[in-house]
Amino acid sequence: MKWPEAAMRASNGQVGQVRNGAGLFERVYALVRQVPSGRVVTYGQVAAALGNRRLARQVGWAMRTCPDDVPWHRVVNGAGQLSTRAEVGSFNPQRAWLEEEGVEFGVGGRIDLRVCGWNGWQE
DNA sequence: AGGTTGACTGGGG
DNA sequence: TCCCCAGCCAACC
Repeated sequence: MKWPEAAMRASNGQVGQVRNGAGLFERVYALVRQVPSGRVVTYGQVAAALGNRRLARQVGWAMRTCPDDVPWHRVVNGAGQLSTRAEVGSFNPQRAWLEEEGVEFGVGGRIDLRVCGWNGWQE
């Protein structure tokens, strides 16, 4: 959709107690860009890193329209499953991409977060 | 200004 | 473990 218009607009809003002078979208992208290949994080983790756990849904909304240099495929839901709607027919590019990076999928298409989950923002 | 929508979560059954 | 449901909150009618 309208990137970067939407991001710009979001930049003057405020999120809970988070003052996003840098722009909510930009903050999300900057965070996601730090996730290393072969590892994944959850929407909730990103939201927590932003300072407000309840922004998980908005993180997902932000992922919908992100720059090409953002590894959006490394963001999954708390159950370790892909919640993307990016799949084309029965083929899910997000899964294929992750498998290329070495991420394993168990039965039901679940990723073991204890193995592939990343946690570099925990201060 | 008010209602609807989610690429979400955590808790309860 | 799985399913359902009530919160959530910015974006978008």
